[in-house]
Amino acid sequence: MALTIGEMGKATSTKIETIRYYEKIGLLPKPARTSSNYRDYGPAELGRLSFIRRSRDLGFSLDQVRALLGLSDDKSCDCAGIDRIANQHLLEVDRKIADLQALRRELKAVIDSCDGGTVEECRIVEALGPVASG
Amino acid sequence: MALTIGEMGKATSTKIETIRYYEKIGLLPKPARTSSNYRDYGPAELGRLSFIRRSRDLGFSLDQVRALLGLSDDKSCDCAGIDRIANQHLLEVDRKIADLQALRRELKAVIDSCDGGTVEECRIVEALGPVASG
DNA sequence: CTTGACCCTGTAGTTGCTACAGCCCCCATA
DNA sequence: TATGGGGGCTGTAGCAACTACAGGGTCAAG
Repeated sequence: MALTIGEMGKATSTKIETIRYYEKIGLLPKPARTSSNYRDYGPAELGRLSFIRRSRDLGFSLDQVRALLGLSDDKSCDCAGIDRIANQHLLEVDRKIADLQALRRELKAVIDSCDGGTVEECRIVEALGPVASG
Repeated sequence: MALTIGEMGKATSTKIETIRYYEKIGLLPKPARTSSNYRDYGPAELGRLSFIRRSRDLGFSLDQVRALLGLSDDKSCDCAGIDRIANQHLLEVDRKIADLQALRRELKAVIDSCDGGTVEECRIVEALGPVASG
């Protein structure tokens, strides 16, 4: 059961260039090649790529993915390390949400302050540029 | 009242390199120079930089900032264009928050499924890599 | 035998900065 | 006058995580 890079891409909704990029940075191993130098993947590589993509979809950075892959390779270790990375990432996500919500409130206030009219009177512009010419 | 680039940076909490970068990409005009070729800023530039930084803090992209600056230069135009950009950005922020909240839910479910034990049995690993060696 | 879809390598672009390297300049102090 | 520290200058390279070419080779169908 061999897969071309295009089939790997379709199976995981990944662009070909991205797969080659993962190979280049060492997230995916260098695969076997056909006689015409095409990449030749097996199910293990497909699994690994699925893992990477799913992790990326959940917002893990490539460095975190690398760590997860390293930890998940060692089946007999306990999974505290994996848990730690995942929970740390959850905290980051929470922080990001909170930051965006704060930003949203501020942005909304700026927008709501504007009643229309000319740019001269626009409160948005005023709110953005605190220092007038003077 | 002339300012050096360092004073501009302090006044707006902006690194010197960032100010030069804004100049390079045309967000800030090329300033006057002193006899020893130092950048020589006035209050108008300080205002413009403040505007840029405040907009960036509110999450506008540099392209959006560029558009806002263009619109706000024309004081007699009505401010509908500015309103449009700001509201469009608000929508983007809302979308980002919703995306992150969905991601958070999924991540939490993955984490909660894990009871500890070895990596072999770890549900997080299982949830991340749907395709086993088959 | 040609057409079109696929694959190859390598490089440059994206966004918004940040970090040098290697230089110049200015002011104060010894 | 030397010299030391803190600015400033240009230009280039790096970060994340891809994406988009350019300029080729390969393969299956008609």
